[in-house]
Amino acid sequence: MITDDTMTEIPKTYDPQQAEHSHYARWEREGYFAPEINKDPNAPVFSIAIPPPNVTGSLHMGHALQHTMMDVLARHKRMCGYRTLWLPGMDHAGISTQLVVSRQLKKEKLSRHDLGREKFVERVWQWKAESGGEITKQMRREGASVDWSRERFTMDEGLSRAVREVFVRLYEEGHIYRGARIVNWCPTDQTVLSDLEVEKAPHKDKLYYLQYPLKDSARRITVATTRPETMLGDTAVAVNPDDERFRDLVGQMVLLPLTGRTIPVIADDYVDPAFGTGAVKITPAHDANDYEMGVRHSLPQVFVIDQNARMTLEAGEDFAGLDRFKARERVVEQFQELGLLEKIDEYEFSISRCERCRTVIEPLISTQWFVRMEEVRDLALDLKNKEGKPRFIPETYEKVYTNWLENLRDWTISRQLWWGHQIPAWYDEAGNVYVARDEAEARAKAGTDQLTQDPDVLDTWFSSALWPFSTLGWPEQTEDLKTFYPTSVLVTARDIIFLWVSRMVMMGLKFASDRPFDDVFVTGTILDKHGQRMSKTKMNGVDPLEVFDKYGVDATRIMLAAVGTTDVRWNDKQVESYRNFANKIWNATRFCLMNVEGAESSGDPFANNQTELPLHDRWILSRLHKTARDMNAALGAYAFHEAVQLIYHFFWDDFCDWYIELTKAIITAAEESPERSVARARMIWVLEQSLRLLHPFMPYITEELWQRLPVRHQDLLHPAYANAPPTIMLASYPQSDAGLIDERAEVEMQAVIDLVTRVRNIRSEMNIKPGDRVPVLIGAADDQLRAAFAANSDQIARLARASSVSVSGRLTAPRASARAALAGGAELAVPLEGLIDFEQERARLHRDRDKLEAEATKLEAQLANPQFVERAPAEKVSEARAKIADIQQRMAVLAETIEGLK
RNA sequence: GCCCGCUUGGCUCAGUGGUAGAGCACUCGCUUCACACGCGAGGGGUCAAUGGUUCGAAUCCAUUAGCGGGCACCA
Repeated sequence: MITDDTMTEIPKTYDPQQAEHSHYARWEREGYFAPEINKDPNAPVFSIAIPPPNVTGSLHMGHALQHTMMDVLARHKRMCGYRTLWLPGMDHAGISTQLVVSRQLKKEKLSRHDLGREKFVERVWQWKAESGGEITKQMRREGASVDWSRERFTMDEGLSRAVREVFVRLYEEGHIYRGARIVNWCPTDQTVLSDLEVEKAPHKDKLYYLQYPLKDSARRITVATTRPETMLGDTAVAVNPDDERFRDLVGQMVLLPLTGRTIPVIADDYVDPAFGTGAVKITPAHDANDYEMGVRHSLPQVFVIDQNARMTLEAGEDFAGLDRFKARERVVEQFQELGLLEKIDEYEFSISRCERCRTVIEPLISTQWFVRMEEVRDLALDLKNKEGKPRFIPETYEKVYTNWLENLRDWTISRQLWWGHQIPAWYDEAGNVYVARDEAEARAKAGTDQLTQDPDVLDTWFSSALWPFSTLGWPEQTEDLKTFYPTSVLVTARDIIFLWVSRMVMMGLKFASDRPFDDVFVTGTILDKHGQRMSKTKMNGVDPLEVFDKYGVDATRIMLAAVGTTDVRWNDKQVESYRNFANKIWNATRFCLMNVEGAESSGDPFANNQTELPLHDRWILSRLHKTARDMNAALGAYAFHEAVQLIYHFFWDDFCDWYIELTKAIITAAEESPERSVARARMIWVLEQSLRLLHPFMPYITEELWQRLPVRHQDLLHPAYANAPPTIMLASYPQSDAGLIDERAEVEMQAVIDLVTRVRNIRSEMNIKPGDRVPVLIGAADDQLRAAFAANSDQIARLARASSVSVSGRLTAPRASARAALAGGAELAVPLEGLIDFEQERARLHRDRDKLEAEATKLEAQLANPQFVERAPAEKVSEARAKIADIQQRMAVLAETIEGLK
């Protein structure tokens, strides 16, 4: 009974804020997110370690995207009865966070050195508390079903202990070493960087041709360089050994201008005779390649640039103290004055910049800590080659991953920062090094307490590499570690496959004795509307919180889930359409709740004798079970987009557009009756199942509505959660019952749907007023089809707005009718005395016939081809024959109809 | 330079060896007792180009073009 009261109770438009307000707090309070909620001792385990967001600020759309996918997986598995853990946490993000705080200090006209290490680190912890708080707030808003009781931070005591343990073991086994190597130095951040933290970008600049006079002749040898200032540190000129032009010069000495030094001409295969002048200046101290060559030829290293990117005293009095770019200008000037500048070309090459601050990297020789990767690399490669793990989705990343591993080089792990894990190495006064788990152990090893700890910290990715097991208590063999490691899947963006994914695999195999995860799901990227990556510097990012506010969390989530693995351009319209979907769900439920009286049922209202169920009930059951089957399969295969499409169309098209409309007449009957009650209960039952199917994607609205349904909530929980306070979160995820998939019901229902659609089409084309009712005549020779039409004639009348529906074996209709031929040889007529323009009607029928004929021609050609009949699968051939039979039947009906109109 | 991905209706994207799909946008009609964030009916694509494999290709292979990404020591 629809009363004004119920109408006003539920608003017409869904207000996401209202639903988002309270449920999360309750879920968290009741402990639904913790695996302990699962009381089944034999429950399978599902676990995910979150890629820990950096504590540098707030979450962006990429986080929202990843978190949505992880949450969909976690919620789905939880509803399937898995002991589910999604472990949250954050990353201290060494450089990035130190930069953020340094910038804050700068506004107060302070530097970190003004504060000193201890105070500065304290200040960063303060920032961590703020930023971390913001992030957890955002994740709660997202609806992320993470177990907050297990939240971790990479600089927690436990994780720090794991870091030291791994460092010490790697050192003791000889995988970690300290030494002077050429490294990437950022003069702004004052730290070394790994190759992966350096960004290479095309750069337009100049190529300078410098002439160096030979010592014992009047000849000059010309070298080309993009960095003239480094010539002050040259210690050789190299040519290719096979290069005829310079063969006689090899071994001779060159007078290095501006320095007064003499340097040799050497021969090395590395030199490409075809490039530049064929002669290369060699600066071992300031170029990675030259460094290698210097090692090969035992060349001296002359340091002319310091850690601030200024020229050193060794560069000579004219240059000492100059910035490297100023020095470049001056070197060029002086070469010009000396007549040794041959020419300057415009030139495009790639330049290395610090990923964080964009400063041009200065290659320097510096003493740092490194990890030899060979052993762990081989562990990872073996796992991939022998067991195919981890499996990448999409597959294309498999090759990227193995290729990178195969070409792996030593990992520079020390950083000249204050924020991070300080390297567990101590030096005595003589400079001897003691690597230990703590200072006490170091003292014991050194036999003295006069020790100084290495001031450097570890690369932030060192601790991230341990994340999947350090968060579970390693090196202790905790219950959590035994239960949840290896984790099930890693969901991540593609840009950290090397930085993070590969290193987790290597470290997991080495220290946790097993792979860290089975699957790696690599998400697509959200681009801006022009196809550009969203970035802070470009200011083109879309803030997830704003989208949440505007369209609701659920709409945003399901839109993001649908992204899957491909890059997509951001478009508000897409979220809007899912906002509309949320509203549709809201209103469908609203309708059910308006017609709830008598529907309070116990058990399955479809569970009578199934053969007695009306067609539309058998049909919706079949559709529901197919949808459940396909959704479970899609989610199991990480086919998020497919899962979203399935539930979207099931809910909107099948349930709302057809099922509710078909059952409406009974549902809204004024008189109470057993039929009305059971119909209501069935509608609510299908709705309830739909909400469960939707829940992983749209947790808030589904919980909000589910709680309002007149069902026995407790009974719907998965057995593993039988005694938990009811929530849709812990309800069983619908599983398909193959016995309820009813192909015949689907065929018959489709015939009814097609029939109704054709009548509506005729009404529309004939401009029949929506309020006008017209008679509908149906002819169907097929017994089953005829029975289906007859049994549903009331619904057909309602949906097609017919004044009457008559079904017979053979159609007899007035000449003045609009007609159509349907599948299965059925025909349809709408008598429209006075409204029919016979000419027009004939044209319409001819159009229909032409379409069929075109199709028939294709099929006939196919069947006329003996090779098709011989070679195509028998199934395809019989399919084609069945199709053509149907088309011919329909054409015959049409031909007769057209004949009748003459 | 090498490798990878993408190229499907106006837009954003699905899809698949057997007669092209969705959402948005568009056209027409609707205050039809859940929903105008809606309902009903429509229009619109030779699936980048060329060649090949196949009974059959938008779907597989090769080449080309455009776009995007990754890797690389060319001064």
